Amino acid sequence: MEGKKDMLNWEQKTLVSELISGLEAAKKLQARLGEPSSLPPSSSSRAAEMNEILMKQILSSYEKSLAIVNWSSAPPVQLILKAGSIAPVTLIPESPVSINGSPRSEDFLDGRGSSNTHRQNHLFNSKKRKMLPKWTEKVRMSPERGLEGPHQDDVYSWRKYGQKDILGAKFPRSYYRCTHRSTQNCWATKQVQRSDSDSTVFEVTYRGTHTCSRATAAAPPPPASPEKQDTITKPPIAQKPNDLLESLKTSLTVRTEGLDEGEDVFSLFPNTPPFYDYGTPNDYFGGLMESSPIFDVVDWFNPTVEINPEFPTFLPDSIYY
DNA sequence: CAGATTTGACCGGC
DNA sequence: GCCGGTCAAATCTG
Repeated sequence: MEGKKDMLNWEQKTLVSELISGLEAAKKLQARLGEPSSLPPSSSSRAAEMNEILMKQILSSYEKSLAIVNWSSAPPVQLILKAGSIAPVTLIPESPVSINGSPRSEDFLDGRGSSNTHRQNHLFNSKKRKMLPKWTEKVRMSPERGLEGPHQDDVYSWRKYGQKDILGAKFPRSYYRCTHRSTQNCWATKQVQRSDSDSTVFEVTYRGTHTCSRATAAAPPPPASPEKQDTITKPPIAQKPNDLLESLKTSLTVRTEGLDEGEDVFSLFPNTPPFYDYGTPNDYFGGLMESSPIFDVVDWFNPTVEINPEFPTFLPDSIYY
């Protein structure tokens, strides 16, 4: 009982902290956006970069908060993000924490003869894993604007650890986990499944939030996966819209300029980026597009866009119990 | 050579 | 027994 209380306190603390953080970042961003571009052209890109950082920070804070809310409260939360040019994306938190876990109950040594230590470790982690908050995001891709959704998480590096054909599904499901699982004990995982009804939609199910300090994850490594077209991924921050479009048409794989080709599939895996890390998306699209074709998030907070400039509403207003 | 992906096998839940 | 999720050896990539 006491424990629960402590937990709540911790959660509340974290929640408040995250919200405050997001709020402050938002204020700054709002101020920046509101400011007439008194900046010299030269610093405009830097300004854009800064905005990007702030934006990521905001999203991160809110996502964490959401995760916490979802995790600590049973009522399902449906977050629907709507943004002018962006297609609606749905966050569908699944089982908050109901499932008590033990994927692989008490097994000390499986058929594969792994070491005991590993097994026990695994056991522990498995249980823990099931306790992690879980939610699903539907990300739609449209040739016109590329990927649409809150995938600000290319910043994270994911490592694919499996792929399975799912009964009744046209496309296989891919399993990813944070690259820093072992080094930083980060248990964030995600599953990516292409919708069979609408192949432009990808259902990304996340479990657990990142606890790794992406500081080390830095480098925008195209964690992508040169796998088959199945394992979709969203273009990191792709390059030319044309290429993107092309890729989308073909197999939803996108190449990143800097990368030597290879099928750099994008990774649509948003999560909760502690902070910004990538380069400046805007640079990629230069004047080709007004805003990132894939990552319009910035617009979500841009007063000039159709959406409510007051991002806070982006949360409360869109959460339904 | 280190790190990532592929892929078949294994495991627990239903 | 089937199915989804995960593991880990083999393989690939830069």
